[in-house]
Formats: sequence, C-alpha cells, structure tokens
Amino acid sequence: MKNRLKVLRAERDLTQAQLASETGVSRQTINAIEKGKFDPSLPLAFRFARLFDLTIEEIFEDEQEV
Amino acid sequence: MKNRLKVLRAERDLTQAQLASETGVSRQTINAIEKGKFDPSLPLAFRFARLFDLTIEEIFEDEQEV
DNA sequence: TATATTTGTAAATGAAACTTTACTTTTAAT
DNA sequence: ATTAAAAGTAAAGTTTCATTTACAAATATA
Repeated sequence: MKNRLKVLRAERDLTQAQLASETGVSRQTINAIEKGKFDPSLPLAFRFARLFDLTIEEIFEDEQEV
Repeated sequence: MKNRLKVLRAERDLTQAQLASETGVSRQTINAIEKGKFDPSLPLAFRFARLFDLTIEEIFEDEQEV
C-alpha cells in the first residue's frame, strides 16, 4: 500500500520524529510505514487522517492486493 | 472503533461467512470485528470499503483513542 | 418440534504491527 | 570540512490481527 506521508510531512515541515510523537508511535514505525515495510493499523491511519485533515483514502492508496 | 458492518451486511443480505469469503478472511474474523474484539488491518478495511462502495470513514468510526 | 443455518465464542497458533535499543548513512548548516 | 540533525536499518521482543478447529447458542424454516 502506497502512502503520501513523506510529502505531507514535508508540506508541514515535520520530521519523522515529530510525526511519530504527534501520532503516538515510535519514529521507526513512521520510517517503516513511509518505506513500505508495513501498513499502519486502522486506528493509526485514522490518526494520520485527523492530523493532516484528510481522509484515509487521500493518504493511502490501496493496490487491491487481495 | 465502531463499525457498521452488521448493518451493511443486513442491507445486502449477506451472512458473515459470505462477507468473509468476499474479503478473503475467515468467518471468525468478521465476527470478531463486528463484535468489537479487534479492528481490521488497513488493507482489510479497504476491501470492505471497495465491496460496499463506501469510504473507510463511512464504515468505521474512530473514537480518538490516542 | 425437529432440523438446518447462522452467529457467538474459545483455545492454540501464526503473521503482522509496533516497541526499544543501538548503530550507520544521508542531508543540512556552519 | 566539521558537526548536528534527520533518516535509514537491524535484531529481539511484545501486542494485535487473523487463522484453524471445534463446539454451543441463537435464529430461521420445514
């Protein structure tokens, strides 16, 4: 699943560490999600959406893998 | 996190087993999500959204738990 | 009321998300 | 060219999502 976190972060001048602390996860978790190592949980996806004032669909692009 | 899966299923006359098979998970997973035992993964949430032709936000209601 | 279907639940297991610690590489600013 | 900050990565561990098997309870239908 692709995501626009890196761009959204850049637009708001946030570091991975800042985004991590604002969403209550570790910096490594943010890095792993940005690098496509794994997908966030649904609750974490909602926290990203709330923080950036976007829908989940505007942040994450599903690639219908099933 | 609340969800409207049970109602959406009822509207389309689907059993838990049918919804499970259409989204590629077990019946027990559907049951557990409906009963609030746990939240679906983000990819599974996208599959529900695609199947019901709704956004994730229209199916799942976040209760800002963090 | 008997029977079939659906739903609820539980235990054990596996897979994926996420953590902590720690270190290296890259980028930006002196 | 140094230095500091940010990003990348890795290993080991915990928690959460999801599986299989199995059975009980509820709902529908004959």
